Amino acid sequence: MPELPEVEIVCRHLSEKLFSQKHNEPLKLTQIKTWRKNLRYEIPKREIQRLIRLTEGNELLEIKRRAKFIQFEFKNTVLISHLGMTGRWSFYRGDIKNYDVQKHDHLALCFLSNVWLIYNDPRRFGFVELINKQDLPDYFENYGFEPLSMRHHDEVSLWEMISHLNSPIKSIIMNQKYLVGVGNIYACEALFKEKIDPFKLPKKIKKETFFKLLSQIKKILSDAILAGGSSIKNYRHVDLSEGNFQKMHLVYGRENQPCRICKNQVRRKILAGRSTFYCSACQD
DNA sequence: CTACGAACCTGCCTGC
DNA sequence: TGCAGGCAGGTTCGTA
Repeated sequence: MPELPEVEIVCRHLSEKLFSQKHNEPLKLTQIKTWRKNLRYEIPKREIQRLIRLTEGNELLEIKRRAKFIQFEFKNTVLISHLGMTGRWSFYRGDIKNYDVQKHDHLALCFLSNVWLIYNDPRRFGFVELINKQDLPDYFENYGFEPLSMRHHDEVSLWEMISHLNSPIKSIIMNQKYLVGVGNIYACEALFKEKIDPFKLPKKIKKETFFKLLSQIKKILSDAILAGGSSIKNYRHVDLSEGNFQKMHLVYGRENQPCRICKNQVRRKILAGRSTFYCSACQD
């Protein structure tokens, strides 16, 4: 479900809601409620309870995104949340006893005395983990560049890393160890806009073309953030409203419909196990 | 290395 | 109406 723009929006909304209004007390994690033991992995309930019991160190300081992960930062600890395909966080204010539990609600975290963050995830591909802040670099050691903060020298190093690889360009830009945050939708869209065949190998791609593709990826991700992300099925904002970027998709989900540029039919082929939408006339 | 398929889950849509 | 099959914003594992 959520690629970089969707995760970024969730982080921003969570931050706005939790930090924008002035509280009279520090924003402390005070309770955890679980309706199910595990998501993709077991929910670290005891570790979270240990965090809650701290008199210091259980104050939420910041919410950040890295790759497709949400990081809830405490003094020495980071609660990591990955949304998988269908995960979502939403708010509930009040006594949890009065909360109308929804199907696939798995976990709730309480800040202060009545601000609850509810995690809902039908397919349970998402997960939460608790790690020491000092282990954060190790946790992300196999993750690549953040597209939105890449500088020119990063782009040059990325090209050096990937130009010799014998994998289709789409697999490469979706591979989190090289470039993070790009998933199936935005990979399809960016390759279409740059008129690059998703199956093309790097050795057939000019360096300048690759740099243009990176610029296009940055532009699409930024535009998608501005449009509130892509709501295909499950993705919702923290207030459960929908994004709008799906209306701007040029190829994704448009199999057999006319290409918006040349009117040929948009095709769908499987690449690395994922549906890949493209126009064989425009992209080569 | 790389490629591929399968696995992890649930729900929804299509076609017979 | 029912049921089988295919498909879905992701990641990880095993096998070739």
